[in-house]
Amino acid sequence: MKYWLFKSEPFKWSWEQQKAKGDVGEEWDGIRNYQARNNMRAMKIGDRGFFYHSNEGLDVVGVIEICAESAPDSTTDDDRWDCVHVRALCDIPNPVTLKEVKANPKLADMALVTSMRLSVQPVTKDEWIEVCRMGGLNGKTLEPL
DNA sequence: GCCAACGTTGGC
DNA sequence: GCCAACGTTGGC
Repeated sequence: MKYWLFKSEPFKWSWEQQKAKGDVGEEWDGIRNYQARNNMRAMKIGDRGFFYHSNEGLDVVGVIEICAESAPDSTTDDDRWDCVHVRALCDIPNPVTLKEVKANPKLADMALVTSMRLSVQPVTKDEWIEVCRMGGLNGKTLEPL
């Protein structure tokens, strides 16, 4: 299982909206960046991701799961762009802010810090465990629920 | 709302 | 294939 982080501006697509979709999940559309797309192409069903609120909030608020592998993005006819589907798994009890991530030496190499503008990014297992710990999940999202 | 960082586009 | 212009992201 691999780990990822998805950024979304809450006024465009919020964690509340994602949760409202339930287990059906939703297409992660609108990505027009090759690196972000390549990350999505590498995802497998069951991979986990953090849901991060950018622009407003600036915090990791939830955990999602990949529920459909990369397929053409329905919002464009341009066949360069495809995307996965994700569904909400659980809230992060204590949302982890960007500030806290930056202040934690263990997370100094996180793409959230080093590749500020990348909207879909990989997370290492160690980073995943650390952010879960900070968020009050104690690693319980590591394995299939 | 500003602007730095950075990705993309297109002329040459 | 270089690079200037332009557009977008996202923290502040």
